[in-house]
Amino acid sequence: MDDLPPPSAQTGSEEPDSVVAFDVTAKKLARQLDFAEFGGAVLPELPHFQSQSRCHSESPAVMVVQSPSQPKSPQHLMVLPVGTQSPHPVAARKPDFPKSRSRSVETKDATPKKQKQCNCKHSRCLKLYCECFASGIYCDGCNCANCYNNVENEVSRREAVETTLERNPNAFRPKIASSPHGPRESRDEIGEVVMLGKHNKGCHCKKSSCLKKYCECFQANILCSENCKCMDCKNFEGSDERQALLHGDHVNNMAYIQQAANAAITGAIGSSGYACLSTSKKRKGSELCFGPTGKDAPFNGIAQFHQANNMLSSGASTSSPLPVAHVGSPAAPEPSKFSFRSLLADLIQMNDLKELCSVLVVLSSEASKNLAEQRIAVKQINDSLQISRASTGDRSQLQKTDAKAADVECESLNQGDRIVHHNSNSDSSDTTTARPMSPGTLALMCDEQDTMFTGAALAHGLAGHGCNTSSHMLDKSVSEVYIEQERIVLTKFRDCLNKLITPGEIKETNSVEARNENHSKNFTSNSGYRQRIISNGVIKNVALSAPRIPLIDAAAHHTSNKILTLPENGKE
DNA sequence: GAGTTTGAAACT
DNA sequence: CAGTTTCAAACTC
Repeated sequence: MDDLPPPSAQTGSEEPDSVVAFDVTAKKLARQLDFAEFGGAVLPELPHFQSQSRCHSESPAVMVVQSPSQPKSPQHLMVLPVGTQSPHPVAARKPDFPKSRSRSVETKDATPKKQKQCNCKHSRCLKLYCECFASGIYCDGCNCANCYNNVENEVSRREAVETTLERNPNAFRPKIASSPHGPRESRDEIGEVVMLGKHNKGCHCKKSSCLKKYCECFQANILCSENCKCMDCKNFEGSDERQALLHGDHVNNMAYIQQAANAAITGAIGSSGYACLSTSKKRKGSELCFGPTGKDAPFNGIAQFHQANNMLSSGASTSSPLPVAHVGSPAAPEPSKFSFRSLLADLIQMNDLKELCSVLVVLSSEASKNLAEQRIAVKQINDSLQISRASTGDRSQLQKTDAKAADVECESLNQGDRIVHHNSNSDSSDTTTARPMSPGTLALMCDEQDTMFTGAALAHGLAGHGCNTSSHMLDKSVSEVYIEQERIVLTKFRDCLNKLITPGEIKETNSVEARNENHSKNFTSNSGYRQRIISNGVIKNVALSAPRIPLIDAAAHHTSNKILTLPENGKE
């Protein structure tokens, strides 16, 4: 390499040690720019950017990097020495940092050690290709050739800045959007991969599956978002490949990382079935790709889901990554802090489920009991029928008695305050054979199955006494009891679900309101549901005191005889 | 360390 | 805006 000494970069300029502080979470994101001050050029305001004095006589050549152990602090700063008065001569530095991989500001551990050292040859370090230029710092100790990114070429540099800004006013803004409250700084915690940022422009990767540092998102340690137009993206939450990488990163095993990445890209592990051309078009907003838009349609759906979550998280940039941040949950299979949590999570209590199950079981047993009563009634009728036959042999009487038996069955079925649509007269032709129970019914009645089938067998036995018509009606009766049993149980269950919907919707509404209002304190919404938002902007508990609607009492009230003592309202 | 791959930036 | 070229970092051997 022709290491042409840049015109002035390394010799120095007397002038400024441009000390630029920038978010370390962008790490060495290639063109992550924080140009608070750039040679006096007028630059866009950069909310996260904290510029510091550019004239330090002592030029300590320091980099102040906030420790990852302080993830909460609002600013995660790295103060880079820029300029030529560094006490560390270039010649002394270079051996320490081989040009290609020492660039720096290493990414994975979030503990940048070096200033960036570009290797530009053809851009004069005046284009965004140059990391130094893009980062708003002078080249210092770089391996660049024909460098103009220094004080001595300030005029040229300023022109380049203006040209760049003219082309793209946001060129020097940070590429990674994140919460203004500063969750960025925690993004790089080892083992706690907090990805709250979102690439403003998104990446356009095609071949790297966004699992290599070619990808700006991956390099910045954030998930790809709806802004990205990447293909075959595997940088989404829940991606097996990404998890493998994170794990490898966790143990700091580069070989493992690369192996995992390569395996991921080649589809050797994990979601091979995911491989898909997932462009941002498929990601926009909530436009999830469930259709066969490409060979990877299934993946898209999954990715979209994860990315939607991520989008919501970062989109609510300020305070409420959604839905809930699970920090280091040991049970969580993924190191990511984000996991889906139902809005109903706080509404449904274990006791409710138990009680609901109890109600359903009781309803089922009730129906079973009614069946037994019907059997008794039918048996009595059959007995009288046998007597009648023996004495008269009158066919018409037999028919009448059968009809009467059927009526008794109907009446029996209609007992209680049930919702019964007894259409035995109209659809009797359809029920000449016992209707098989649905799988749901079978599942619900697993405990009662023996009893009921025994009863059914008994009924058959009774019918076997020689009265085909009676047997037929009895079968029909049993079948209809099952139908009714199923209907009751499912109706109650439906009622319970309906009761869940209302508080769930209210809760969702409140959650959205909370995000929009971006409150950092507790508040009470119009509907009286309170949300607790922790100080760093993450909603920890949502709608804690949403008045719970008893899930099962209404269902239980449907039964003629209330069986259970139901829970009180508002139990939390 | 040389060569290749990759994707952003720049250009048309 | 899409396609192409340039560029330098990332990666492979």
